[in-house]
Amino acid sequence: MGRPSEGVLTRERIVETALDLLDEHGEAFGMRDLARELGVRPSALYNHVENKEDVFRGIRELIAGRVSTRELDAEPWDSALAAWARSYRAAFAAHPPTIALLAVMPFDPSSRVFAVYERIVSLLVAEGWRRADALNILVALESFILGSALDAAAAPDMMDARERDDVPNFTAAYEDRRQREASTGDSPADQAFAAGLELLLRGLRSEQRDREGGLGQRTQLSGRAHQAVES
Amino acid sequence: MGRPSEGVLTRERIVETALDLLDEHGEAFGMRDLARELGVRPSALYNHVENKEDVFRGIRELIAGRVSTRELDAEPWDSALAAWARSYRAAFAAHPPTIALLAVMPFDPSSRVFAVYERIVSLLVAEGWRRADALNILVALESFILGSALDAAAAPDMMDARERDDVPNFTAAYEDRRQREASTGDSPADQAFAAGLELLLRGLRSEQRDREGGLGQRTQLSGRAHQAVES
DNA sequence: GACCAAAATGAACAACGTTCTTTTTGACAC
DNA sequence: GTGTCAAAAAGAACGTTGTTCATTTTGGTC
Repeated sequence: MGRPSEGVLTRERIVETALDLLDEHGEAFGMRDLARELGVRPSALYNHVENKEDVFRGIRELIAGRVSTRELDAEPWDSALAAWARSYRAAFAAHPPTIALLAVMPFDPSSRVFAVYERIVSLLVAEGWRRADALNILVALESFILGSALDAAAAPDMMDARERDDVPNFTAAYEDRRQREASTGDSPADQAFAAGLELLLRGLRSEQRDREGGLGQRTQLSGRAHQAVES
Repeated sequence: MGRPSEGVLTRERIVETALDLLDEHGEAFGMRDLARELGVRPSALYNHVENKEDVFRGIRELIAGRVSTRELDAEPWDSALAAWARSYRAAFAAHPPTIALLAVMPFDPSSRVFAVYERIVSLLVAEGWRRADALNILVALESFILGSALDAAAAPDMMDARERDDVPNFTAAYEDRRQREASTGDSPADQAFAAGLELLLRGLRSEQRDREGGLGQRTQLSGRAHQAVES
């Protein structure tokens, strides 16, 4: 058939369609499905896209771009971090099948995520952390976020142990959590994420207090709880 | 050729060989490779294994079984949790390609992991947490651990932004971290995991203190914290 | 208007997971 | 021993997948 009157395909359109397919159909997509959805033969895709992996790269960039970043300028710093983390997780958890693939792919140096990294490292350094520690904290936060997104993508009954009678406390806790879900509407994965995020932020505040607390003072500034820490 | 004089294949041997292949060759294995490694034709595998997914299930169970669990009985509770978390991550991070796949698969109800879950939930409940919270904390810990294992499996230069000059703090932090690696021997992924784990445990201790602090007292009874349950 | 690159097609390839049939063997009943 | 049946291997084949290659048609440019 040859080249069409007007360009039908673009890398952008391919990537967006791939993400749509991923969302609707739930499972992994094939290049043939992708081509059919675009009204085109499979081989045509390779004029705009290097690989299937390249398509995934595009998808990751697309999703990463949806992580809202302006909350990072909010005050105070800990709730800014919390808002960013929630947005981050939501962006990935909205597309379950991708998480596992996206999490292990190296970033393109041109990626916008680096601007976010810069912002977070600066934020933590401004709050008193050393640069290397700030970066490690950032990575730890990301690990938790991606792990939580994986958890949200997993089968909901993954931890169901109803058939077993040798784990009573676990079974009871499982049931308690189900009840909490019924009353609050938060899925188990949501609850676990909220719990972990709170722990991490609490840990950060505690570290910061310890640093300040070297003076032995116990001030209460701007609604923040301070407390001396025992070893 | 027909049935051999003595049984050559077992599910166990298949799974172990698959894990070996995964470790050596690094990438995903094929059923044909697996068969060749066992000195057998591909179709023979299906007499002992249902699926390729079934092979992965077996692998996961194999790895999960290597998470050492006896540290959980150590004292005090927080370092017991830390030891378990480190062992957990090490077991998964030793087989990078599997993590993403294993993390999203539902567990077999007969899995031994439930015994560990039971132990951890009991531990946290004994330390004063409500059951549902204990389970959420457990899941949060696991999310962080798996996320960290993913990070450890990722390309080491995934966050390299050398080519960019618009993220100075990040680049400096990246360099600081590399220097720390050179002096301590801890890889960036190790550092981040240690940092996050410390934050989580610090958060837990802080929560526990807050709970006790409600009474204004600060007793330390046999290493265990007691508390009345709030609604 | 000639030329070249871009962009689509159609056919084909290799690899993969899997299934089906066939063949040989071992274990057990009589 | 002989017969019967299931287990376990081989071998061939199927459908699908990602990808490549030659071919054809179009758009833009000197």
